Amino acid sequence: MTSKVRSIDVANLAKVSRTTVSQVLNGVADARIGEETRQKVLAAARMLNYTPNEVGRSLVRGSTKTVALVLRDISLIEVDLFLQPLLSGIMKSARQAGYGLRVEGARGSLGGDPYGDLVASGMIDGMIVENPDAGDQSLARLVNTGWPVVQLGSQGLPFENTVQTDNQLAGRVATEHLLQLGRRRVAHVSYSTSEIRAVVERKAGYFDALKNAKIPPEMELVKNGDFESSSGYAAMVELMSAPGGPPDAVFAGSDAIGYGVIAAALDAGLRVPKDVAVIGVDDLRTSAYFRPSLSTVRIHPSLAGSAAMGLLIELMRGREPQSRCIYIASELIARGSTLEGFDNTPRVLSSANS
Amino acid sequence: MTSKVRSIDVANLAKVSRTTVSQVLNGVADARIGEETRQKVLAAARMLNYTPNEVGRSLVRGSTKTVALVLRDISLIEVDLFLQPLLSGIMKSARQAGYGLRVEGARGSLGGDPYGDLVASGMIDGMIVENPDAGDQSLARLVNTGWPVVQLGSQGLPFENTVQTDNQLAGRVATEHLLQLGRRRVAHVSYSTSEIRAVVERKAGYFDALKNAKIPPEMELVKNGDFESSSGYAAMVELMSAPGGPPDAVFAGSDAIGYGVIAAALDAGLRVPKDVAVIGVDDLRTSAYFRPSLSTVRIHPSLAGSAAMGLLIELMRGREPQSRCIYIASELIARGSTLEGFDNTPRVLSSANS
DNA sequence: TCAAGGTGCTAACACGTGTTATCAATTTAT
DNA sequence: ATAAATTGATAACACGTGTTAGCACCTTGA
Repeated sequence: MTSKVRSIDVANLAKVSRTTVSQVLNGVADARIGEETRQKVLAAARMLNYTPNEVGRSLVRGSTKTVALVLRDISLIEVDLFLQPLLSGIMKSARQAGYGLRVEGARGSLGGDPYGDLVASGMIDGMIVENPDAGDQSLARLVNTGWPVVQLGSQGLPFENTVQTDNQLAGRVATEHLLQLGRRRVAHVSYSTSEIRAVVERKAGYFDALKNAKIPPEMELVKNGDFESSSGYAAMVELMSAPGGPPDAVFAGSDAIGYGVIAAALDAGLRVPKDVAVIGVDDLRTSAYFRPSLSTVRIHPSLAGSAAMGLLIELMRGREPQSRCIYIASELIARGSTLEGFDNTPRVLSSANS
Repeated sequence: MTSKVRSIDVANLAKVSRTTVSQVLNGVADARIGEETRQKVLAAARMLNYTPNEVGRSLVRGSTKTVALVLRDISLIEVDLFLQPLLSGIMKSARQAGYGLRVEGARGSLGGDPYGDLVASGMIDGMIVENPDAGDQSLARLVNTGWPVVQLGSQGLPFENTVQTDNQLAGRVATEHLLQLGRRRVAHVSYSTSEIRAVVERKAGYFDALKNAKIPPEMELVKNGDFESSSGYAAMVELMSAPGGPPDAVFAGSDAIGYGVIAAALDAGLRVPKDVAVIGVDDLRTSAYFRPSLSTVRIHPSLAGSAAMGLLIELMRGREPQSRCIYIASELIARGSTLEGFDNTPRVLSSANS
């Protein structure tokens, strides 16, 4: 119980060789083993409560049955609300396929080649990289080797494997929704200033929509926030005293930004959506319970997670995947922050019991 | 670059033995090695871009420098909003101390002894268990062996190491806050029906407060929800048609529940906090941006995570920790959902730049 | 000159496992 | 009756690393 049980202990108890133990317990197909000794081994293993040491196993097999989720910046774990459903999707698929999960951070590694070192360490069989920095040389080198890597969000490399939503489309759809409501002064607040592709693409979609509607963009109506709602709040405060007057609608780059924008508008006495309509991107679980409930473009991060894991498994098995670039469809969820008189009542009321 | 580099390759290039390579690269203190050969080895290692294989290393060393975060139920990852800040705290402390992190699930393991098997597999040096099921035999056995385990939330075992908040106190403080506002019909909606200790303790604190105020508890005002806001919404709908009339205050067992409760109240035309005051527990990042902003008891899950990791590190090093039971102080955060005329404006406005 | 002690390095073992090549015993085919 | 084939089990190797014991050489002291 307390001391470690090794396969040699099982072998000794069953009075067979360690080889036999290994073959029985792993169910080796072409192993010639008598039924009698097979039962002896199984009995001994059960009696000693034997569980194989995965480290030894990994060493000889050259594979750890473990995958890494590499986060661009672990200090963002707390604030990036997109991560939790993502992790959920990855975990579910990974477990189902018998893979374990490590959480790693890309930045802050000592060496200059964090991705290469992670692979060389032999701890993982594959990795999922969340929102890679565009132009990351370490990652680019690794992707070129063909080693199993799936990126959440493109880096623009020729041989990359990605799972992504069409962020430009999402940005356009969100903005078009505001325009269809008759709004003409539509502002945008992004969720990051850094070079994250999703940020840039959503913004591009915003400009696309304006262009299609033949509305000249005003740079005073475009602000950059960060991962926290507070930045959305601050941006909205600035927008309300914009040169041409306050906007009549805001496309928030994320739901978290949307929360801040709405809060600022309400605090200033504006009515949402009557005076200002607001839409976000994400559809966090909490968004339906804001009042007004937050309109948004749902991007299914949980689904993206399981799709990424599915693709990665194909790659690790050495198969050519059906597609190296999976798009997750997004959908417009119109709620009270854009639709006047929206009925907030949840459609399905899970019954609570006393 | 593409093929694996082993320490023997470094040895060959530097024309020394593998032993020397190991000693140089690990900076063994009492190894007697000439400065000249030391430089040769370092140069060779750098030239080949050598990174030690952690699996081989782990095997011989008997330790993986990896810790597991064991989640009670991985299907709750998506809905339990407490997990993200917790993970953040754990990750930060773990990285700082040079430990990696695996995410595991307690349920759904094939064997009947998931915790024991995880240890026997040799993949981890210690584990943090989140909200263990009370009376889990597998975990109880492991804790008794003295193996490094830190629980987030007590299981009531004699030798357990825990990090927890005083949930009963939190429940009492929250309820007392409502009572001090003059409310007399105070309802409670818990965030789970299962036997999670935190749920039971917060509820006990609620009853404590009522008792101290000499208010007879009404069981019609006590509902059980789950991790999702929808259950809070449903519970509030029921409460509004309670026998003795709707409550004038609700103590929600979690912020997520609080969101649902407030939404239901507003949708029914009630004013918050004038007609119904609502307070939660957690202080999620989004809570300050609800309108009305959610009063709550902040329990610092991020801090709990890093404290748990700190304690675990002490245990793994074989030291006797200063305390085997760390309490994280909670604090009442009164906001607009309980205080009329509360100024919602965030105190620190992080400036957004265009 | 010879023992004693220090310096620089390495052969050999250990960690726990999966797998291949091989051997002995038994059965089948000729 | 003998060769050939099959069955049942294992010795030996491999995976990549850290560490101990020990060897050869050189310096020091008397």
